[in-house]
Amino acid sequence: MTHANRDTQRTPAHTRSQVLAHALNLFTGRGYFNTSVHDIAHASKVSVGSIYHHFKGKEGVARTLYEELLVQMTEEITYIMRNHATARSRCRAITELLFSMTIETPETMEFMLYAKHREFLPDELPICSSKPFLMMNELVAQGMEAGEILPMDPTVATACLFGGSIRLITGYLDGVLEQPLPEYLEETWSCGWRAVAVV
Amino acid sequence: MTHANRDTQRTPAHTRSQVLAHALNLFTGRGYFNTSVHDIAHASKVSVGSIYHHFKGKEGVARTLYEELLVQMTEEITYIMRNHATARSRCRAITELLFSMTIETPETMEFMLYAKHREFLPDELPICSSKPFLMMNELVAQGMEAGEILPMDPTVATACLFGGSIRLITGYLDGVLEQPLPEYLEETWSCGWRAVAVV
DNA sequence: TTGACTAGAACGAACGTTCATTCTATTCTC
DNA sequence: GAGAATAGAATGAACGTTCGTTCTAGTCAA
Repeated sequence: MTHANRDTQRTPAHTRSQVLAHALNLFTGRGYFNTSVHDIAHASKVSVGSIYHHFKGKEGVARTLYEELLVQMTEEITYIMRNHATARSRCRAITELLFSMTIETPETMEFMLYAKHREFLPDELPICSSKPFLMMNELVAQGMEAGEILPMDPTVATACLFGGSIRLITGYLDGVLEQPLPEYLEETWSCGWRAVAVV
Repeated sequence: MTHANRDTQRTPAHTRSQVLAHALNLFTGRGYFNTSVHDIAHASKVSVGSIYHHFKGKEGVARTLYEELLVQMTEEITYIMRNHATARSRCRAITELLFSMTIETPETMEFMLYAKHREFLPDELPICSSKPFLMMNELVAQGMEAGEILPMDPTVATACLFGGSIRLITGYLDGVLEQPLPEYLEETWSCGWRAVAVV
């Protein structure tokens, strides 16, 4: 009888999204290796068999999460690139994006910035070779050609421009910041930009 | 008869150091959860039982590694604090230390900067609350009082000052840098210091 | 009726840990 | 100084558990 599930959605799309949401929660909360497929099934109120039907297994769930996340991030950055003209304005917008994503979807941010993907997704490239990170590099290189950013190795410029923000964000995710994260935005941005800007 | 081990040392100290060295190698190479106690035993040519005798188990090996590493790092920074007077000189020396440690003992650096300790050492504080990191914070705060560093939140200053270096180091450990790491030192330092220095 | 989907019991391999035993070097006794 | 006694160290087979995965039976919509 269908009684037990009368009021819970059982569409494939709903199943997929439930699994992904709870897997993200568990992966970031306890870590990938401290989370079993049975844990995910239990948390998302979905059977183990369903998880294997939709994703090919535990690694498939993680891979799907990772890919969706990179796509989302790429879209956000693409949007910023279209709506801002100067390197300064673009970098500022990206910094704001990183901070606000951290507040709104900390688990997503943690999974992207902080997880060691290569331990459980062996074929994956390191995150800094991924599309959104390459776009940030590219944007900095363009800013350099345009004379907005000091001439130097673009890798160094990108690292220094966003390195402070990323450290503050990981500090926030670790729960070691004294103030709410947004209060650090202005100073962090000033420092990052001052590090590389042509005066 | 002692024949089989005639030419291999079997002192407790030797056993301990063998286990620690090979465990560090395996933990950083494949990750903590992809390394079994039997792997460590096999790699260090020591029995599983010995590992349990000296460390209380797999987690004990990791904890010992982590603690020894923080002690070493604390000593290095203490030494720098004693031998340099200004914040600028001290921060420069720490940046050089981070770079040279990365070249000389990349596994140590990876285990310190890059591993997710809290996944396998549940009681441990996040690395940024550890002694050496707190010392760096303190040093920056002093530099601010002395007027060498722009007045701002010390957490932000520390993050921006060293954030670029740390990102380059993790890039190196991921194998994504085009140039040898030392070639990035000067530019990275310049950016970091420019981000926070009083002009 | 078919085919996509769900369910959860069952499976086998791998893991961390334990333990009874053996080895080795030092200390004690005479 | 020879031999017994002791304690720390080392061994690896065995154990119980957990995990990722598979499998078979069943459900539901079109």
